[in-house]
Amino acid sequence: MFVTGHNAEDEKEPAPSAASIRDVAKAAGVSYQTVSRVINHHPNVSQKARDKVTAAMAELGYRPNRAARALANGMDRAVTVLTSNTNLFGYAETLGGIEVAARAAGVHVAIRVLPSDSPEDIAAAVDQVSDPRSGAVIVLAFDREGSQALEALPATVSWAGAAESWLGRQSSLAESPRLTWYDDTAAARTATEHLLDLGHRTVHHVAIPSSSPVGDRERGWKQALEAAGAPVPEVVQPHGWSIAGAYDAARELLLDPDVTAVLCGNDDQALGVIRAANDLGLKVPEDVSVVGFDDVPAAPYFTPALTTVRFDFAALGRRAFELLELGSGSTEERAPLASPALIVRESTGPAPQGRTAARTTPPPQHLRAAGAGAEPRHKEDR
Amino acid sequence: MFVTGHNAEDEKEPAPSAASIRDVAKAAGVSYQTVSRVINHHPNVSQKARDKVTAAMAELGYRPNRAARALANGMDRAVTVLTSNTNLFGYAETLGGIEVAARAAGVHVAIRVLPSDSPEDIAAAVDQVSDPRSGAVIVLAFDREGSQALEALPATVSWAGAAESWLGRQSSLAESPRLTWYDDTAAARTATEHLLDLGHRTVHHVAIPSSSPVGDRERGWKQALEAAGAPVPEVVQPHGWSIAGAYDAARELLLDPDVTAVLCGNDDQALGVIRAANDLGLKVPEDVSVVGFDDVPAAPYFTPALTTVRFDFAALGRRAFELLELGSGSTEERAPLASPALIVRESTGPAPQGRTAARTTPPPQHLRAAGAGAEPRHKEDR
DNA sequence: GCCATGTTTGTGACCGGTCACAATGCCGAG
DNA sequence: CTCGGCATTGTGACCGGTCACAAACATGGC
Repeated sequence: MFVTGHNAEDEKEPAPSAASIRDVAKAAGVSYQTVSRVINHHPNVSQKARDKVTAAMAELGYRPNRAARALANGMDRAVTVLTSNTNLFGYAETLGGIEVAARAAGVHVAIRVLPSDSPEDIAAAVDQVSDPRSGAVIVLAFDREGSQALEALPATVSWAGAAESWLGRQSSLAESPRLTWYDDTAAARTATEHLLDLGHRTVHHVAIPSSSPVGDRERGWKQALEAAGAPVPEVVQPHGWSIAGAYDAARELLLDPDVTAVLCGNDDQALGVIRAANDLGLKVPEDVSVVGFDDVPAAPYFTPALTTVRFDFAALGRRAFELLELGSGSTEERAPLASPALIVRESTGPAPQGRTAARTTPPPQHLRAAGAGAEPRHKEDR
Repeated sequence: MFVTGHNAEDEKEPAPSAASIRDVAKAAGVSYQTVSRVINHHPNVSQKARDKVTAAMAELGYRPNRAARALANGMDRAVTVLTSNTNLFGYAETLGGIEVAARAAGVHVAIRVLPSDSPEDIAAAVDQVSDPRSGAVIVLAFDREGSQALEALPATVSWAGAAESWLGRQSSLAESPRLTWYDDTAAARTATEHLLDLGHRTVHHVAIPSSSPVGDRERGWKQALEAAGAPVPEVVQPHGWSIAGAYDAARELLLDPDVTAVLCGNDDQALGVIRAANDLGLKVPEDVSVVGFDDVPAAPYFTPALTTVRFDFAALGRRAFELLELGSGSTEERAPLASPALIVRESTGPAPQGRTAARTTPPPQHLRAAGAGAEPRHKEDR
C-alpha cells in the first residue's frame, strides 16, 4: 500500500470530495465557527488558532463553497454584464475592463447577451438577471437594447451602467447606484470643429444607432455646426451597426459634390465611408475628410490612417464596476476618466478647392452580394 | 391605504423577500417536495397538484434560488469561459457562440481572463476555475496561454475547449470531455495554393502566436509550398498579436523584391502588411498579394478588400458548449462544422512580372510613436 | 480576592433547495 | 373482500456556509 508518496494521512482518504469548514475544524482542533472567522478575517481570533486553521486548510486543500456562501449570505459575490453585443470593440473592451476590476476584487463575472431589442427578449433577460441573490448587474447601455434593459431593471437589484452621456444626465437615473459615461457630445463637437477648422463649409454625419432620438454624438456635431454658423445637413442614419449600411449610405451621400467632410459614428462606419469614397473615385482626404469614433486598434493602419476620437473603454468598465461598491468599499477617490481625445491621422485634410465629381461605377463584385453589401453574417449586420 | 392597485393579498406583504419552495407549498396546499418535483418536471405528479403549484408559483413570483440548488446538487449549472482575450474577433465571436448555446440550455456563463502567460497567473486562473462545484469550464485555447491552461486543468472538472487543430489531435487530449477545432492546416494550405496558382514563385508567411512551436497555419502553408516544389522561406514571427508588430516586420520583409505574396496569420496582421506595402510604395495586389485569416467584418471594406479565410467562430463556440453535454443530453447528431472557406476579394492577384522596388521612406508620423509603431494601448499590443 | 470588562471560542438554528425513504391512496386480480 | 403493485405525496436529514447568542477565558481595578 506504500505506492505513491503521500506525505500524511496515508491510511484512509475515502472520498476525494472537497473539504468543508467542519473538516478543517476537526483537523485543526477548533470549532467550525473559528474556521469561518479565519476565512473572513475576523479580528478576534488568536494567532495560535489562526495558524492552526491556516495549516489545516492548506493541508486539506480547502476551497470555500461559493454556493453555500451565497446561500447563507443571501447574495453572491458576482456581477452579470448585460450587453447586446460581444464583438464590437467598445463593448468587448468595456467587458474586459469590468473583468479586470472584478477579478481584483474577487468578484465573479457572468455575461448575458440581449439577443434583440424586442420587449419580450429584454424582459426575459432583465428578469433572469435581476435576482438580487445572484449578484449585481452592469448594463452596457450604449444602444437601445441596453438602455431599455436599464429602464426595466427593478429597484431591488444592485446595478451600475456604462451609458451614453444623455442617459447619465437624466435626473431619474443620475441618482442611485449610478451610471458612468464619456462626454460624447463634447467629443463630437471637438471632432467637428477640427473639420471646420480645416476649412470645410460643413460636416455631414453618418450615425450609429443610439438609444435616444438624437444621439449624443449627433448633438455635439450639431452644436459645433451651429456655433460656427455652418449649415446643418440631414443626418444619415443607416440601419444598425453594420459597415455595409454605412458603405451603402455613403455611396448615396458622396454623390453630392458639396460633401467634403464626414463625421462617422464609429471607426467601422468610417472604414465603410472611406471605401465608398474610393469606389466612387474620390480620394481621402484630398476630396473628402473622414473622422471616426473609438480608435480601434486597426485605425492607424487603415489607408489612409483614420483620424478618430479615442475612448478608454477599459477604464469605463473599471469605473462601472467601482460604482457597484462591491470592492471592499475602498473610498480611495476615483481618478476621473480621461477625456476622449481626438487623434489626428491621415483621413482628414484641408477642404478641397473644388471637389472631384463622383464616378458612378457600380460597387465592386464582392460588395454586391445581397444587394445591400457584404453577406450578412455577423450579429451586428442587422 | 388603498393607494396603489394591488390585485390580491392586500392585507400583509411584510417581507418582500423572495419566496421559497416552502412558501409556494403552503400557498398551494402541498408539501415542499411536491413543489420541488414540479420544478424539476418529475413525471409522477398529478395534474391537479401540478396546476396548483404552478399557480402558486406565478402568484408569489417564485424564482428558484440558484445558490441553494447548486449547494444541494454539489454542482452549479454554469460554465466559465477561460480566455486570454476579450477583444480579438475570433475570441469574442466564440464567446458569443458559447453564450447563445448556454442561454438556450439555461446555463449561466461566466468569464475569466488569463492576464498573462506567466505560470503563476495561469495556475491562479486554473485553480480558481477548477472547482467542479461551480460548474464546467470552456477554454479558448487558440494561443499559448489557453493551451497551458488546458493542460493545467485537473481531471476533476468538466471541461471542453476550442483549440488549434494540432492540440485537438494530440492523443492525450483527444479523449475525454474533448476539444473542437477547425482544420487550420487545410485552410492555410488552400490559401497558399490560391497564391501559388496565381503564379507566385513562393509565399511568405507572417505568423500569429501559436501554442505549438510550429503553428497549424504555418504547417499547412509549408505543406502547400513543398507540394508545389516552391522554396520555403523563413517564417516571420512578430511578437504577439499586435498590428504594429506585423507592420514593422513587413516593412523589413517587403524590402526584398522577391517577396510578392504574403500569407498572414490573421486579418489584423494582413492590414498591417498592406499598410506597410503602401508605405513602401508597393501596390496590393499589383506588386504584392496579401491573404488574411478570420474574415473580420471589416475585411470586405479594406482598401483593397481582403482575400481571407472565413471561420465560423460562433459555431465553434456552440460546438464547444455541446461537448460539455450539459444541455439535457440531446443526442441529436451534431451538424459538422462548416469548413473554413477561402474568400477571394481584391488583395490577391497574379504575380507581377517584375516587382516594383520598395521606396525606403520612413513610416508616417502617426506610426512612429514608440519606435515600434502605434502607441501600445490595447491588451494585445504586448 | 472579587467583579466588571473585553477577548476568544463554541453551539444551535437557518439559508433554500435536494435526496432517501416511508406513508398513503388507488387500481385490478385472486 | 383482501392483497400486491404502482402512482402519488410527505417527512427527515443534509449540502456548507452564516448569524445570533452564550460560554469560557483573560485582564485589570478596587
